[in-house]
Amino acid sequence: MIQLIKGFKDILPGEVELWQEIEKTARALFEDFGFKEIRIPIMERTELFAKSIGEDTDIVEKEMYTFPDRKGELITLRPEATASVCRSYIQHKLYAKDPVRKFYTIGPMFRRERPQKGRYRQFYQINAEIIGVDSPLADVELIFILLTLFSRLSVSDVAAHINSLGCPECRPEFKTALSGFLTSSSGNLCSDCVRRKDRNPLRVLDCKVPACRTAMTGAPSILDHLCPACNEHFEIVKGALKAINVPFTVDKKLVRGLDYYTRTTFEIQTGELGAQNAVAGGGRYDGLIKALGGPDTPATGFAIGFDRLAEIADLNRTDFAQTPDIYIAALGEKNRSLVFEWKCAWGLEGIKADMEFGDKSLKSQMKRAHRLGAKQVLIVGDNEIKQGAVILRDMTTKVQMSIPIEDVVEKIIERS
RNA sequence: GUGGGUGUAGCUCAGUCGGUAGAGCACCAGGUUGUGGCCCUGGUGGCCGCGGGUUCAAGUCCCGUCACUCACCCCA
Repeated sequence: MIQLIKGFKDILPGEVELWQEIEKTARALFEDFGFKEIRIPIMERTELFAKSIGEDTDIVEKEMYTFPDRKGELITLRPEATASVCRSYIQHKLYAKDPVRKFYTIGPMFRRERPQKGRYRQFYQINAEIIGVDSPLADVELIFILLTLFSRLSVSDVAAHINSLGCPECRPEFKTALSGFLTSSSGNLCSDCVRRKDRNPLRVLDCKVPACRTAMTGAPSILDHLCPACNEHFEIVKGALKAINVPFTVDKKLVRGLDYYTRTTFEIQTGELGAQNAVAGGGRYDGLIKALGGPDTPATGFAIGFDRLAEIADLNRTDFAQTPDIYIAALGEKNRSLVFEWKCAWGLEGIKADMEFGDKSLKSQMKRAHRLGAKQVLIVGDNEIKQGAVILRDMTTKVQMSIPIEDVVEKIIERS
């Protein structure tokens, strides 16, 4: 038997209805807030991700599906969406007509990690980006949209965590201070953090090893090292969140694993996913578009883990299953051909009709009608045809009535 | 890449001391010549993850391997 690839999965009928519901809700919300859909390719040149996400990140170093195409050019299955959206913005000079753009995109991403709960090698993200706005209110709008979406999907166990990472002005100074602190306390750090403290000291901040957490108490806080401009930005974010009644927690240890983030970062965390508690995350990336060769353009955005969201939304799911409006039970080959014509006609009218293609007893057809949840059943046998009529049975009330054949199509359409 | 747990019917799982492979649910059929849910009866469905070893005999014991899963790591 051929099995699917490790870390990949099928989304089967029964689960897919929930995915459709989430997608529908998200699209409606984005459109209400002025976001336009953008569809970007699944593959890009490898250098796009190396430049944007950062050569030294885990994603680029060891998680990307990268391979040479038939002419030897290195291409990569996208591990995230923001890089492509920026590339597209630059390539098509979307800033020319209107420098301010709001985009959303939904689709699969690929990272070759060890699979576990809420983490797959092909996973889906819902992304939103606001490009061309440096106002903190853009960051706030994104967080507001996120929480609104979760609320509309009846996901309750979520909390917003925010932080600021500073900018090229103030972050280097903080890194120096942090490195100094780490050097003095490196004896108590785990082996990973000892390695990280030179290459990417910010990452030590969110290490989960208990020894590291205690060692890091008293570590310098990025929030104490923000330059005046970054500090003002962060203050406005907090103030605006309060003004629109969005509860949040400032988490000075919240760090992002992608190099392009600046200033505001945020994460929506849940207690229902075990170790993978981030159901959405994002932040500002003011330097990225310039770094990719575009004009100096501020931007901010987020990504929602669709699979993770589906998992926690599933806890509160209502029944999305579709049931047929009518099930047609035909007896005999001739009658089956006749009702097949009716079924096709009703399908065009938007009436969900179902029937058996094979030769089945009436009893077994009634059982199937019941299993499918059909609201009514049309019984068409030789006895009925002889009398020029068919039987319509209401499955809830068990009441049956006779309908003249020439009125059937019209009758069903008007009843449904 | 590193650990732990689990692999037996479509699903959830039993399987004793090593002795012919089981249940519930689901599915199909019959009980009712042409009427669903409940009930009764019967039926379909298994390389017991895979490979090797011990043994008269292995689902069971031993070794290896693979898969799934949770966690580390990382992230959405």
